[in-house]
Amino acid sequence: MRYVQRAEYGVPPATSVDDGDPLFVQAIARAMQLLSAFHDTGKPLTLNEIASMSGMGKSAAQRVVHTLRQLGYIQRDADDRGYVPGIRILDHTRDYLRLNPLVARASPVLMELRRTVRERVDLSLRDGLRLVYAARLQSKRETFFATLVGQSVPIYCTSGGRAVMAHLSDAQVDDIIARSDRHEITPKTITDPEKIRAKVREARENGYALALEEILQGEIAIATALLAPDGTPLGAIHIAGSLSEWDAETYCRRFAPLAAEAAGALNRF
Amino acid sequence: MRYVQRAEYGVPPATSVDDGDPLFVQAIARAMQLLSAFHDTGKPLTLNEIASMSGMGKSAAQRVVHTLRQLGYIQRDADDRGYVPGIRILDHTRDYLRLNPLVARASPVLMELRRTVRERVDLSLRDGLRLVYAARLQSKRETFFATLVGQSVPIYCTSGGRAVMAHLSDAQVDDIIARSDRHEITPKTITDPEKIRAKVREARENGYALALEEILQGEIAIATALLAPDGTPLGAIHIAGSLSEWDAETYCRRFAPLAAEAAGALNRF
DNA sequence: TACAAATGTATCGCTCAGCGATACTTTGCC
DNA sequence: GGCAAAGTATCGCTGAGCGATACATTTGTA
Repeated sequence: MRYVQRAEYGVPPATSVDDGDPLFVQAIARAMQLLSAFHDTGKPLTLNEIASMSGMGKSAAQRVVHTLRQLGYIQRDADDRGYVPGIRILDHTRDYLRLNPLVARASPVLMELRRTVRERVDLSLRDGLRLVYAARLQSKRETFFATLVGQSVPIYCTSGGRAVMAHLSDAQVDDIIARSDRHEITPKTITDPEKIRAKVREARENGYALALEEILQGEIAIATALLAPDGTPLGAIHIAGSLSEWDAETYCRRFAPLAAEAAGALNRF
Repeated sequence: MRYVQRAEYGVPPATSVDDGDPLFVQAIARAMQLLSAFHDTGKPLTLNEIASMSGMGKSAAQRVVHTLRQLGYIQRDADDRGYVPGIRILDHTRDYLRLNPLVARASPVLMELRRTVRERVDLSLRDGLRLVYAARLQSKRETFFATLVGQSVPIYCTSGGRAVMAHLSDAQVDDIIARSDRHEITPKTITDPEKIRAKVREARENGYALALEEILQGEIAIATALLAPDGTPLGAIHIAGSLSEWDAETYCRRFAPLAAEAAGALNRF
């Protein structure tokens, strides 16, 4: 019940962390919980804000912040007005990316794909009900970049998500749909369970998934799933472009084979 | 004395964390210390390995691993042969990048710079004796990519490091030199204190710093510092290319003004 | 197929790490 | 100059988490 973690699109159920678990170290959960307070803010936080946002008393927040600061996981803001996450976090980012075999192997494949398609290419990894971006090779014209490592999107309404669901059982798909907090991110977002299932079936038939403006106005994206040796979908490769330059049919005809090829190169192993 | 953290190029002194500090929460330090065990490995770790590498007993490691797993900061390896960092780490990566004003503002500037120079462009941030990469826009031909967010290099022997040192006092520079673990990463790495000081003076005069093959054979890199409003250097912008295509003089003449311009755009604020 | 080595899992009583309440100091803003 | 809110410091009590140890399960090898 305590130590609920949230994020942009629903970080998974750290919720039901059983307090009766004798191996569970509460203090660690608090530290992570506290760091997660930054998920919901766009500006530095004061100690009291941190305390209330992470649901602990001022004393506890004080101790945890103090400790995390010593270790470099929290810093004072540039002009000393509040706390922000510390640079030491990036050390662990590196470890994660390095030690994830999919990410490690994906690099050259993504580069090659990016070179041929000349659109934005993403690699995302599944985590419960969402996909987390692990790499992004942006397209030339995109001015707003965002290496946004760590950004996440829901499974139920994205090309990558449907590519993943295409490799799950119907029961698992239904489960994802049921547990997802479905809402219209854009007017085009598909939230109706039956329509989602239809899109998944479509993805199964085609071998790739398509999403039109469901996350971002004007964006078209196709994706193919990345699979573990046993067939479990682990994530997806996305190719995202602009509807001002492409119509859906041309886009698919042109890029679907390339996406499939790239995913194939990563899957056989 | 306990809870020393290490990384590729010397993560700073979490070493001298005073155990007498009444606000210091040991359990949190252990968790971070344990996660840092992955800094020194290229493969998944077993519980015992984690225990010994992070200098704690098996029981402690068990509890901490258990807790971090519940929370998603550690996972089992894909084929269940050991532990690896968990995807939840990326949520905090995102927070760090988002809430760092320099990184947030840098995106369009770096993109623009990358577009004009067509070489690899990096943004690095200072952390003690090292620079940590926060963004990398790779050059076209680089096959081995590596969004390597979180990779770090020493200050004393890199273009970015010297750009940073150029904006520090002589005393501070000497301090960095003294505390750095200087060794020849390549045969060309400059490790002699006096020569390093000379390179820093050179950087002060030129307004940019240059490094030739000091980290990687065949690599040429120039960098300009990113400054806080009060003049403190916070990091650097790098432009890295290959000596098979450029000689140093041409490279500087061509790219130094562009690097300076980009840094200037970020510094005035 | 059986053995050995190593990995992950579970249990338990003791004790000091860390809890929360509270009070003090500093900073910034009318 | 005064008030509000931020950060810092102190302290005694107690149960969270400590480490030792024993059990179970997997893996590699003879």
